[in-house]
Amino acid sequence: MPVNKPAARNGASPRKAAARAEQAAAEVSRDMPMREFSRSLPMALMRAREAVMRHFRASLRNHGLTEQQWRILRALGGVEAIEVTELARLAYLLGPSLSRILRDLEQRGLIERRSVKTDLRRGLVSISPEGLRLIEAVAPSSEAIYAEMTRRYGADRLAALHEMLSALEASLADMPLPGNGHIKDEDDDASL
Amino acid sequence: MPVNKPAARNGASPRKAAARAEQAAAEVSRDMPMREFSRSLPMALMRAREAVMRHFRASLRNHGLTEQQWRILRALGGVEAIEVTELARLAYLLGPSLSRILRDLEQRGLIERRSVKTDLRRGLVSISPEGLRLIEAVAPSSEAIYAEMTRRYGADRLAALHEMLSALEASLADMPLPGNGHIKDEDDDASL
DNA sequence: GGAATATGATTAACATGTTAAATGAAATCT
DNA sequence: AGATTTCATTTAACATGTTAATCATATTCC
Repeated sequence: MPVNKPAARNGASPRKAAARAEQAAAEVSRDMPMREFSRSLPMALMRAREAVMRHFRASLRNHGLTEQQWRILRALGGVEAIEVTELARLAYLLGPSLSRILRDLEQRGLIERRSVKTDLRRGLVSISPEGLRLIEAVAPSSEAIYAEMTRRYGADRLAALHEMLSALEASLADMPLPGNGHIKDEDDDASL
Repeated sequence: MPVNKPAARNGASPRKAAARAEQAAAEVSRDMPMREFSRSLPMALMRAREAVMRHFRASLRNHGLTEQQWRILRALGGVEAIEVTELARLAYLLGPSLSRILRDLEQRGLIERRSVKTDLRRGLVSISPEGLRLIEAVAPSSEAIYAEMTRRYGADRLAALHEMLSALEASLADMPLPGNGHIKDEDDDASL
């Protein structure tokens, strides 16, 4: 499969008409303006995650669950009841996604909802008996997959990976975000 | 495999107004049917990836690009032209997503398309001069972010992480997927 | 050569990610 | 108290992930 060839292509350009002339200002473009694509950290993390999730998806699908729905049920399985915001943090979901999924899970009878008496804004979510049974049905195969992965990769190596991922998170936690440099013609704030 | 029934309905439920903290604190109380939630490998990978991507998103957004669009442009920046299927593999996108994004990028004039003469089914994609200019505009800040991340996490540690992620992928590459066994849902548990 | 089949790409349909805005309720200020 | 502000959650709108179906072209088999 030769297609991926990030090497510089030399001057023998195949007669591209007016198009190629315009990149004359900065001709180094095609010669690796950035790091090699395969060394992108987000890519590496994504590929690793997909390599893992792939094995769980089939199992979850057989039980009518998506990955996110499973994350929610699993998180609910560990608590008596939990507020929506806390659940979003635990299951690592954004509010809007969580709202939609909770609506669906409630209609399916897998969770139950009420609201905090002292603050009607806050919603409390808990898992239903049906939801618990579903967890019990899914957990064994999920655990088996995990065990096989650990066996293949090595428990020590897996622990080390977890540590390095946590450390990465920690390293970037207080790194300043690119200060929202607005685009042009966006009158910033004449009145505030 | 007994897991957890709806037990221990926390008998001493106070109804005081200031009991907000106690409700939120009732998190890790049930006995878990599975591994601790925070030790989930997919979660750890997702969190790490998000910690990284967070910093790039703002920069890309300022240039009107999403993460996936940027992946495509970057991949195209390294080749003369590429078939759609190969591009999907490089940018790690599924066909349908790629189709939609290519349609959009073409309308924006950032890419160009034609088809293979000897096989009209195959589409060839290449970056346009405008696309190249956009890459040049985005690359510096992207590289700066990368450099700062490397400085914080450590270049050696980063290389080690890349290696471990690749090894994980390799370890799971030939692991058999859960062979689409049963889809039944009312036959294994009679407890309803 | 033409029907059957395979392949590359797209479209369809639905679930989620993502940001912005809206809604409803509590806290705060005057 | 009434207006304003803050907060928790949801809705809206659009982009993408994901699987299935479709479409057009290629290949194979008869």
